[in-house]
Amino acid sequence: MTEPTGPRPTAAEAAPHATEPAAGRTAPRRRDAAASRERLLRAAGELFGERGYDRTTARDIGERAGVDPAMIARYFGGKALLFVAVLRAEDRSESFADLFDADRLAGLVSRFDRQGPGPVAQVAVRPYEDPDAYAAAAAELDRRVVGPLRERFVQEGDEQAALRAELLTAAFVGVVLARRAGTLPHLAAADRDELLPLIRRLLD
Amino acid sequence: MTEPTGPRPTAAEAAPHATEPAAGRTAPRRRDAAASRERLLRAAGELFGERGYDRTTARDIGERAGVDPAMIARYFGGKALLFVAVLRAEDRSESFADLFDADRLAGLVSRFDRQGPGPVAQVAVRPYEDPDAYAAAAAELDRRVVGPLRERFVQEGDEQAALRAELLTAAFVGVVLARRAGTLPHLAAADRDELLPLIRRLLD
DNA sequence: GCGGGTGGTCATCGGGTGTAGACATCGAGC
DNA sequence: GCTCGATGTCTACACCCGATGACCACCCGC
Repeated sequence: MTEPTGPRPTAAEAAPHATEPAAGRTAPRRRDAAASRERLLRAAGELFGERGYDRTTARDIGERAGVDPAMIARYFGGKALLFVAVLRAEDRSESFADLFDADRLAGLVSRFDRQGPGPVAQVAVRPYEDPDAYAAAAAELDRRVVGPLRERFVQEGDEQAALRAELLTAAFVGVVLARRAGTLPHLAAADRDELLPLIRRLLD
Repeated sequence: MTEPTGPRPTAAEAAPHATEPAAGRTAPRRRDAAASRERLLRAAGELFGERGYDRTTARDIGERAGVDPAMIARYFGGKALLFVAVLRAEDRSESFADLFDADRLAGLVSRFDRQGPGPVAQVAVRPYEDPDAYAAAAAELDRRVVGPLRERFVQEGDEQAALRAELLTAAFVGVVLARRAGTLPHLAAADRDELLPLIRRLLD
C-alpha cells in the first residue's frame, strides 16, 4: 500500500509516521536514516521489554518499527548490538531503582506493569545467548539496581552487603517476572496497592 | 510402566554408553526400547533442569542419552510430551517443598545447587512456548510448592493466603534461578551455609 | 532355516532465524 | 539536466529447530 504515486512525489504524502527530525533542522525528509534508526530503537526497546532478548526476532522489530529488518544490521551491526544500543539509550532516561525507597519501588512496579520488566531484569534470572547482549544487560542491572542497594548496605556496615543486595534483587526480579509471566494467577492479577505492602515487607 | 516385560533376562543397566566409534564394537549393543526410553528420560530431565524447556533441543537430548533424537517422537510423541513424561517421572520421587521448614528448604536449595532449579521452577518466571509443557509445569509448580505454602497460610487464617504463597514462591524462585544464572556473582558464589539464613529471613 | 516385528539409523522436510548482498529509488549537489 | 552517494526493498543464504518416514539390522518364535 501507500502508493508511490509515480516519480514525482509532489504531494507531501502525509508522512505516515511523522518521524520529526525537526528541531529547527531541515524539513522532514522522506528518506531519513536517523528517523529509521530511532524507530528501530524504540520498537526494539518495547519488544525486548515485553519478551526478552531471545524471544524477540529481528523481523518482529522491523515490523513494529515499519522498517525493513535488514536495516538492523546496517545501522547497528546486528541484533545484539541493537540491544546494547537500546540499553545505552535507556541509560539516560532511567533513574536508579532503590528498592528501599517506597516511592521508587512503587514507581518501578508501576513501570513494569505498564511496559514489562524489561531485558535488564530478565538477565538476572537467565543469561542471554549472545555474549555481548548478556554482558551489557548484566552491567546495567548492577548499575541500576544492585549497585545502589549494595552501597546502602555498605554504609550500614553490613559485611554481607554485596550478597544481600544481590539476594534482594533476585527476589524482587522473581516477583516482578512472575507477575508478568502469569503462571501464578493471584500474583499476576493482584492489585498494585495490594501487592506493594507485601513486597516491601518481603524486602525488609 | 518401564518394565522390560519381555522374557529377555538382560539387565538394562548393563548397557554401556559405548557409542564411540573408536571404542569398537566389543560390547554387543543390545536393542532395548525400555532402556532407550529410560535414558532419554534421564537425559531430558537433566537438560530441562539445566537449561529449561525452550533452550533444550531434541538433538541435545539425544546426544546426551546416546540415542537417536528421532526416538523422542517415536517413544514419547514429541519433545513436549517428553517434557510431560519427565515431570510425571519426577512426580514420584519429588517431595513437597515447604519453604518454611528449614530442613526442607535446605534440602531444596542443595538439590538446586546440584541439579539446577529444574523446569518447574523456571516456569514461574517465564511461560514456555509449548502450551502442553507450560500447563504441565505450571500445575506441578502449584502442586509442589505453592499449594503447601498456601495451605499453611490458609490455616493461619490469612486472607491473602494465595497471594502471599505465590509471592514467596516467586521470590524464592528468583533467588534460586539467579544463583544458577550467575549474573549476580556473589549470589552465585555464596556458600550454602551463608545463604540459607538470608533466604530464611527473606521468606519470613 | 526364515519371516516378521521390533528397534535404530538416516536423509530430509517444512518452518524459523539473523543477516548479507544485489537491486531499486530517492534527493542533493554539480 | 545529470550524476552519485545515501537510503530503502527484497531475495536468498546458511544455519538451526522439531518432526517424519523410508530404510536397515537385529532377534525371537515358528
